[in-house]
Amino acid sequence: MDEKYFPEKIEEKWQKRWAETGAFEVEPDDSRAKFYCLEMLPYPSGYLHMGHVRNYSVGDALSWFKRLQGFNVLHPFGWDSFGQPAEQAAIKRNVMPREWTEANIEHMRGQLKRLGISYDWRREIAAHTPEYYKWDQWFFLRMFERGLIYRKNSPVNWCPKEETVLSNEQSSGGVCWRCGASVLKRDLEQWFVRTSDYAQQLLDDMKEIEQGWPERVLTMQRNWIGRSEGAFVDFQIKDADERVRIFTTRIDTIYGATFVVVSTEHPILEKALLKEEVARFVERVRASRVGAAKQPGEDEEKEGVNTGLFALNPFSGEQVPVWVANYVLMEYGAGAVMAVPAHDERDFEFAQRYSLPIRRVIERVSHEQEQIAHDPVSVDQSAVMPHAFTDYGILVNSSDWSGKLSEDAKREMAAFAKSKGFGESAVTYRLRDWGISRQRFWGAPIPVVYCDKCGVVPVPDDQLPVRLPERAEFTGTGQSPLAGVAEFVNTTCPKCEGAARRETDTMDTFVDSSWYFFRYCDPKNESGPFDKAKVAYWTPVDQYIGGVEHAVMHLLYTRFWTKMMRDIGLVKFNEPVKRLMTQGMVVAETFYREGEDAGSKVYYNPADVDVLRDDKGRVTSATLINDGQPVTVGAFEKMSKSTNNGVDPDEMIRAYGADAVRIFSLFAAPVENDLRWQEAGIDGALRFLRRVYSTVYRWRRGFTDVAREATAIEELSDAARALRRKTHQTILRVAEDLQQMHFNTAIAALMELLNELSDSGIGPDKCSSADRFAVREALESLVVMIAPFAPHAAEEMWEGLGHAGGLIGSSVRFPQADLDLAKKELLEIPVQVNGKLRARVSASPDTPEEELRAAALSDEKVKAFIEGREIVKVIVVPRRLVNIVVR
RNA sequence: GCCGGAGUGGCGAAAUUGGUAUACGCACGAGACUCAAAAUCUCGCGAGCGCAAGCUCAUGUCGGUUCAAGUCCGACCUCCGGUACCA
Repeated sequence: MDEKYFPEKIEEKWQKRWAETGAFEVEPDDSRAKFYCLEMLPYPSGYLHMGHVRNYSVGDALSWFKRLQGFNVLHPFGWDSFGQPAEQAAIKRNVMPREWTEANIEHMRGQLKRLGISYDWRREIAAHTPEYYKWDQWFFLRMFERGLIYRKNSPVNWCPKEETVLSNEQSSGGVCWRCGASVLKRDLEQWFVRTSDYAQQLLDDMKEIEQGWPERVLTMQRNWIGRSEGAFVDFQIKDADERVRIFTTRIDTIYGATFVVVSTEHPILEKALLKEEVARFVERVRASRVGAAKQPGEDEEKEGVNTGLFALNPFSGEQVPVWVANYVLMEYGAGAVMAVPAHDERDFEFAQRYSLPIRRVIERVSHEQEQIAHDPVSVDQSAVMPHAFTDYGILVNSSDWSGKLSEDAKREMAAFAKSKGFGESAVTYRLRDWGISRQRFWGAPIPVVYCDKCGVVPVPDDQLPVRLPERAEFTGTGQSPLAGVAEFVNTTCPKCEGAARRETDTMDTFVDSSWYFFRYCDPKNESGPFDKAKVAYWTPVDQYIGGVEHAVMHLLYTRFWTKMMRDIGLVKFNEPVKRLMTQGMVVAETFYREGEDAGSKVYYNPADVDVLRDDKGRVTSATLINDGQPVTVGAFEKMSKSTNNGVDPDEMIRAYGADAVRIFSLFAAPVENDLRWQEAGIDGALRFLRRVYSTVYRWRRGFTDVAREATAIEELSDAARALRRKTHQTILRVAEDLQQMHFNTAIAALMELLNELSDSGIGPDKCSSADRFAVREALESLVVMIAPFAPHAAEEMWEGLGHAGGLIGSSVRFPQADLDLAKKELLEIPVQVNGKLRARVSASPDTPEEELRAAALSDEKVKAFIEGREIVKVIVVPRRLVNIVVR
């Protein structure tokens, strides 16, 4: 142990040692409890950013803690290495996606190793390797066999100029991101997974994870699945042998249906298309739907035209007009609705616009339903409604159903419809099937062959993987690069051995990330996606950590995938992740000047700016170091290139060491909050580490002759006794905080313990052997407890204290608190008079209530406040406070 | 609009779940060491009044419950995240 703290030296030394000893390499062991700690796998963009650093620091802190508690901890790492950016790089720089991706991985792996995260690197996986995507294909085939995968026509964004498919992102605003051409919709045959089959299970099983997942994530998923209970009702079309089926959640309002609205894609329109106005409208809506034209917040105006058709309300026998409108979606419900303007906001808006009748059929129910003033069966229709009344209530103007409550009417009317054969109650979901086809090169090829004789033929298992070709032409225009590789496309039919073509679409990358953490359990398996026994030992994941931006898609897909795997017999549980932690963004200050063009801004990196403050430390202004001229201080924003406020983790590690970077990223804010990156803050983290280090250094040879067992309390000085108490209190707090992942307060507690030791006045030179014991206990506990946050420094200090063998793989355990020692000997009990703090009295924790009360009442300061007043009540909360109520 | 979450010193944040509001850190101020600076160390640091002891006011706003409210209830304001015509 050197006298000074040299992080780069220490970190290199321990990273090397951990690698040599395989410190973090684990295997299933039935004799030990396991803990599976998982961080979301990153896309290998080329550089690690601070969000990654934070994510892995969090996971590593927990992994270390669990190891020190004796768990067999699986902490693996891998790469989500398929995806668009590699293809963009190929187009721009003429480098093959694989080379680009693997170079990025190489670089980022180096960065990660310098951070010293405790991964079992033998288990590293990458989605783009045939060893991995072979099993994506295998899963595809299993789902295909079970009918869980099907093909259907589905629209994609199409750039007519470049003749290529665009993602929603690439066609935002309805124009191609590269060439600016107007984006078209084009129907393609695509592959879908029947996630909707699992909608109800995805909803129901949430109760298994309610305890461990953030409420907001579950809420978002619930809304995304969007279950609604209602009914289908068939409306007969007048003068035709056809019916229009509508879906409604409010069948109780059916007597208020004054028209029917169908989607622009509804088949019934074939009857009406002869009408020129209808055809024109449909065409116009279709054109406006192209691309991801709609931005959040901008609602399309509700528009429609009368089709000239009439529909018969099966309840009332009434004949109502059929309209076609842009606000009815073909893919939800039945693609048609009955419009009840009096009781639905959208229908109301539409009816107002086109002067369609509004008929009220629900009245508000007062709590004393009997006391409704007017006769509920007939309501004055001339009363103008300012907006729709959408609450439940009591039915009026509804023939025999009038007077019923909405809740009852819904049930009974649906049953009635069913008995008469014109409807039935139904549950629908917003959740749609998962489209997994991508017209891209850099993804897992879909293992299907098209044969003129045999049709769609799945590739047999023994021919997997269907390998991506090494080379292709990347022009960014024309057909997908994969479709241009003849030796890939042209193949033989597995069934008839005749000439056939391969599917050239690849799979959505969410497929890769849906099951990767199962593969970690058995990453090299060549005969299956994994060994069931190994997965049974390690999974489900005990703690998953990642960004909240994956709250819905990834986390829903992976939940679905697990249920699918359960159904094909690979796992025995419903939910893959027991506890989920969603971390906040890493943000930094922005500095800018107005640019040449009006409204444009030129951003400056925080490293190039000097910040000026007033006496109180408030920021007053900032100047650019280069020219000394002022710059505007902007908001804290997510680190990004566009705001030039990014901080390079490598530079930080070089300047402060990985341990300080990690401590800061855990200390500065709770994990769920956004983290404000401030260089001054990381100074503080380094300062703390230096203080711990130098304290350990000073004491390192001071414990050779000290007994390992506890010494008698009486022999301790007051300061040492206080230190022991603080030590045990800290152990309790830190263990609790680590369990809850409250790392910021855990680190604060460690800082307090160090402060207690340095303030105690106990030094290595003049110190009784009893006191020496107390210091050893404090320091050794501190060093072990700091390991989850600053593992390199902890190892070095542990060794410095004379322990061989290191903290990992040895019998070193997280310290155990002695509850008796953690108890305070003397408490300062606050005394309030009428709820206001007036004095404090000292008392031991087990002072009886009566005594506390007496002590409080006889306190001089208290006396001054209660003198001459009547004592109404004295509240004594043992160990807490005394409150005297006077009049 | 709807659904979630949050508002506490100059700043990041604590507060054992109703019991001493502001732990810990950052920033800032004063001092020690130094030729000097850095580093380090010591002290101070919510606001107001006061020589002081101390008093009063402070957890987004207003009201309520309670001996006692940052914490519970009601209404509102602001900010952040998600989402979008789901019938």
